Amino acid sequence: MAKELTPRSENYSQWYNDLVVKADLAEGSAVRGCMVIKPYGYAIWEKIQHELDRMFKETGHVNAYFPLFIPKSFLSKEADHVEGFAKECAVVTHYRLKTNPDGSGVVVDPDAKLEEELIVRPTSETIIWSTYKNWIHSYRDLPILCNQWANVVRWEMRTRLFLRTAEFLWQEGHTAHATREEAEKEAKKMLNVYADFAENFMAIPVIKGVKSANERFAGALETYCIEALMQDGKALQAGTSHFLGQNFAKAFDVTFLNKENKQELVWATSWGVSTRLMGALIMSHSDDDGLILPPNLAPYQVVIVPIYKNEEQLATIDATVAEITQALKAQGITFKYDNADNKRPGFKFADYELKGVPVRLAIGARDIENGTIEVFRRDTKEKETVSINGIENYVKELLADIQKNIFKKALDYRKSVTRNVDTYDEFKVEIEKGGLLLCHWDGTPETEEKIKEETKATIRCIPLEGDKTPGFCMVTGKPSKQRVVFARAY
RNA sequence: CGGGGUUUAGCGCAGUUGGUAGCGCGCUACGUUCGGGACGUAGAGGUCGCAAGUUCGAAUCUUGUAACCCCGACCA
Repeated sequence: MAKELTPRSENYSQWYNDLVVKADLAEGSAVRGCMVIKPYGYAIWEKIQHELDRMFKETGHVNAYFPLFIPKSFLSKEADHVEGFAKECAVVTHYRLKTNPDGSGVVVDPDAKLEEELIVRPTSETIIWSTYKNWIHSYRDLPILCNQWANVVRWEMRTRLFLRTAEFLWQEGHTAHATREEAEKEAKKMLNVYADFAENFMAIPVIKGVKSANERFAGALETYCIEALMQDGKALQAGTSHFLGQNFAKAFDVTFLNKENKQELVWATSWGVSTRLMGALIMSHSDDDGLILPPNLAPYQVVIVPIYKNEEQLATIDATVAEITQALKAQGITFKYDNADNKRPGFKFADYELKGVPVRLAIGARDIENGTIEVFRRDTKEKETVSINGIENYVKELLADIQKNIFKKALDYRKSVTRNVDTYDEFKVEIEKGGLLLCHWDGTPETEEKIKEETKATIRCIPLEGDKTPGFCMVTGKPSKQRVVFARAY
């Protein structure tokens, strides 16, 4: 019983921290605020990358890579953008170390000061738009639809594994368009890609929406987002897509000649998701026994555990398992056969539950005799014994069912904690209970700010879909076009 | 950057009135086990965060300092 987690009911954030570490996803590092993503955690991230990358390619995007370092002067070109990121930038000032005169270790060589200091990218709009300036001359050069997979650094005060780290991995798409309409369409298109991915691969229901001015990306005209709800009733922004207008084109003087031979400023978007998705994944589905992974993202969908008393029995089981794994493979099912003899079956059961493997097959001498195998599904913890014959089809259907079931469970939970609230008094009571509150708001930053100060709740988004009935702001009584989503957030 | 806490073996912790360090887990070897987190036996493993000071003697007392964690303000 060495690996028990703190129960969620006792301390949700402790449960999260325990789980990340004990399921071997990630751990802290020697560098404050930075994490080591361990092989099992990274395998999940790789699956996320793989699927998203495929979706980006399908929507016409290509990958490229831009530098980690950004000249300090670039960052200051777009006023809102600087404002948003200046407070959390790591800065490179020197390019050389030398042996400490007193002989102890190394020190920064004061003679190696950089002419212009370099910022470690907190995001890449500036370096990319300074580059696009050279790529774009004519409407024939547009659109540019680039994505990059990269790391970025934002010097955060308080960090948590995956949810907020000083360095994190992400993808950032940066596109350039000839018209406003096309850029807006692109931003919305990518929002839909993210929503599709979240729901169909991560099994996390999300609300598509628009950010209020307060929550908007620094430098954007409009920020679209997908908002997810965690099990503890707090919301988490899972992805964003920005319509940047011509702000960066202005800042970096990126123009093109249109068909009428006139100079025009280029229209831009950017969009990204990060390793924060790992946090969303963990907090959406898992339970007190460990991780629950959607089959579509599990590093291996099935684990097979042999139960044997001696070498002879193991040899027989190995032979049967070889047939089973071949059949699984033919169905495109990923698996791990754990016949390591230094752990007992009970330990393996608990360990793979902790790691969230969707399906476990256990097979022993008794099963061999009966032509059966024990099937365990992680999401409901149901166990049954079925015939080995046709097991690959059984497992395939089971995996599909698990994928569907955990999405439904998350959706049902969200529905159960989403409600309309019409008065501010009621709001103050309800927000303490967590969940999503749909309320009327007068659309002003002042009102949002007041609510945030008094209740710690923010507008997560103005939903794009759903009820659009107008009403009156719960705080000021002024007219409101539609209900917006309030919640406390990560 | 405020408020609180921690720092002793890989991890989690104990260490009394100051006397030179221990427990659990893990680890190594061998054996018995193996259908829900096995057990026995024998081992390995520590500049007690760092630096001064008090003392015959400091994990323990004093001062300074650093790192980390939690709670707030800021953020994906």
